Amino acid sequence: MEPELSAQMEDYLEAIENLCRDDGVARVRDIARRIEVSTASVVGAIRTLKEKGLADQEPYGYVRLTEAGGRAAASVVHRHEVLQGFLEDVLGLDPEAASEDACRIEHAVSPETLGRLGAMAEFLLGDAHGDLDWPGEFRKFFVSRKRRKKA
Amino acid sequence: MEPELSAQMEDYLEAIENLCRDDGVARVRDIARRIEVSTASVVGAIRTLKEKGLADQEPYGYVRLTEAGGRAAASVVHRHEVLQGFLEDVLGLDPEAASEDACRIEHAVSPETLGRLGAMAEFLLGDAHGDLDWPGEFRKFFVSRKRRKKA
DNA sequence: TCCTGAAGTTAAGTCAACCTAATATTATGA
DNA sequence: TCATAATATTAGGTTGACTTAACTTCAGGA
Repeated sequence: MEPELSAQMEDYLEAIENLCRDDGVARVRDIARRIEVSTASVVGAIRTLKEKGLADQEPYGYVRLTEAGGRAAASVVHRHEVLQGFLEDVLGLDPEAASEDACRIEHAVSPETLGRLGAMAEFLLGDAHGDLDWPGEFRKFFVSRKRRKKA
Repeated sequence: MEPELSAQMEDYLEAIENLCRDDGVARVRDIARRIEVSTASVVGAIRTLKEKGLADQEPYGYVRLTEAGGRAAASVVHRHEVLQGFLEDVLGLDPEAASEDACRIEHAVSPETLGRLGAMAEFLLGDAHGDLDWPGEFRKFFVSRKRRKKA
């Protein structure tokens, strides 16, 4: 059903989805800026997304996702959000770094692992575990561990 | 200093390193089997590793890593081990799945995130946190959460 | 010794993803 | 309205990673 997509195609889908959400529409130019490729590359990518039935575009017009494209994009965005949440809230990375890492890991992580990472965040940040202050405890541990390693 | 390596080149380094460790030597044929590519691909990859000063090989002979190649390989292996440990011992994935995920994520994870994942495993599996039985507690939570979601 | 099969190599081509430069279309403000 | 700037597209080329098929080299047994 859902076709296998390369990391690159997933990036294009994600960019289109996010632009549509933020700006209402997705222009070739803006997609290129987000992904940091040339507009020619975007045009090429859109052609293959069209062939796969994931995107639509009238000549010289805006890019839109099809039903299937929207579903695929939602999957990528979901992976990104779970990962970013985990990296930021559980591991304590700053948002910038968390987003960059999420951008790369989102193409590599399995559904199983993603699900467990999400569950772990829920567990540690919620109140299911008793009275453990996770972010605080871990931060303390992490800092003292660093000191320990340096020695 | 250390040159930027593609995920593929990292895979070749890792395979060579592991074969040397397990079998004492690394043959083209065995590298090909590990990575699941043709021997011709391995020959090509070794040529580029040689050009980068990471591998040595006399014609028709065994493949060995140079000093620099060994360092690069160690970095990959280290990433793999930390990730696999985390996925297996903290998230509770079975070893097979953990290894496969580690193989993909190892090329995407930042040093910062890797360090924190390692610290987290240490924290949760060690005895620094009080009396929380992590694997057990998380497993319970994960199972009941699944049931909750299904409903 | 030599011949034969396994292992390594080379040749030639495919494919995906990118690029630059040139061209086409659209949109805008004077 | 129409020149010009901005945007989209096409043409043509590069690179990395892979393939199959043909070839060399090597090592062991009859």
